[in-house]
Amino acid sequence: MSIDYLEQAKEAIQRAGERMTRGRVQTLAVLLAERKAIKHQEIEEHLFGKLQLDRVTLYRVLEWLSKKGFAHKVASDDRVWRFGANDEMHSHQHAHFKCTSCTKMLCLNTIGASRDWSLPDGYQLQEVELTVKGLCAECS
Amino acid sequence: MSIDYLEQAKEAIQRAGERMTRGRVQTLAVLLAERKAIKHQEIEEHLFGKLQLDRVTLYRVLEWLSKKGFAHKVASDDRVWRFGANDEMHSHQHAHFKCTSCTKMLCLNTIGASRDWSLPDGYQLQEVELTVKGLCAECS
DNA sequence: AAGTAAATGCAACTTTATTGCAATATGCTT
DNA sequence: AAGCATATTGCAATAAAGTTGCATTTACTT
Repeated sequence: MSIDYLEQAKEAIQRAGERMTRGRVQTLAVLLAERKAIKHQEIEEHLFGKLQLDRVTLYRVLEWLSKKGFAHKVASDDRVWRFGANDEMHSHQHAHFKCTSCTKMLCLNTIGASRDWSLPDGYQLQEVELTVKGLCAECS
Repeated sequence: MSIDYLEQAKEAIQRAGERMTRGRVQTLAVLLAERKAIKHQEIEEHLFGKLQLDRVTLYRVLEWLSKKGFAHKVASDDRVWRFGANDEMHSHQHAHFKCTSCTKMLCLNTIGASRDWSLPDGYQLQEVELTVKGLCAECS
């Protein structure tokens, strides 16, 4: 992982005026370095060697990162949370691609403009979560 | 629950030439009676009194129902599976509404025609899963 | 440098779902 | 209607992912 991501992570947290800890910076850097949403276990592996971070702490860091908008949580078919760094495009229109063969996930930033989802009367739309499933280039 | 759903469930399973058991029929009937995708726990409650079905068996029945196409599984934010009966409209374009307040889910059958999701080169689309989040009529 | 509130580590726990295996029920054949 | 082969069920144990409580440590403020 390039040093750039660490810098980028530090800057983002600092700019937001939030408390900066090793765990948060390193974790966010890992997410920034990935182009896809990855799960707790994978993050843990990426972190391994760089710093020893408790499992529970990592859960809490990830929770915090999503609450603060630095990252986002994706629910998936295997009932495992995945997390991805938020860039500018990636705020409220989540679109993800999930490979049904290798389970790799990546963020699609090309989701089209919002549209009329024709909800029943009295229903209010807050957010649209969209997962496109299929085979990635390696698996197809 | 009206008797119609039981009949409907029986017919569906029989027509498919699949083995018919109390558990499958009653479970499918519960799903048919609901207009929304519900979780294991809720199904168990609906079933309670009608027949005693082991927790594990219910898991297996639900798995079976989705494998055979009588129902479908939805992964959700709370890492709990939800299941909904499949009607004709509900085959490969899953759209669900999830209330962020009461967590109720319902199936939206009004999802528009498929469109160009502009996947990266070499990627193959298989299925689109779309969850619209917001507030339901009762909660808004 | 000291103080304070927030973050961390550790252990125990919860919840949801899965596996193995013996017992039972289903649909088929006769 | 009885018997048979096989699929399904129930029970107990186990797995996996995530959460909670609490004492300890760390980051930021002054």
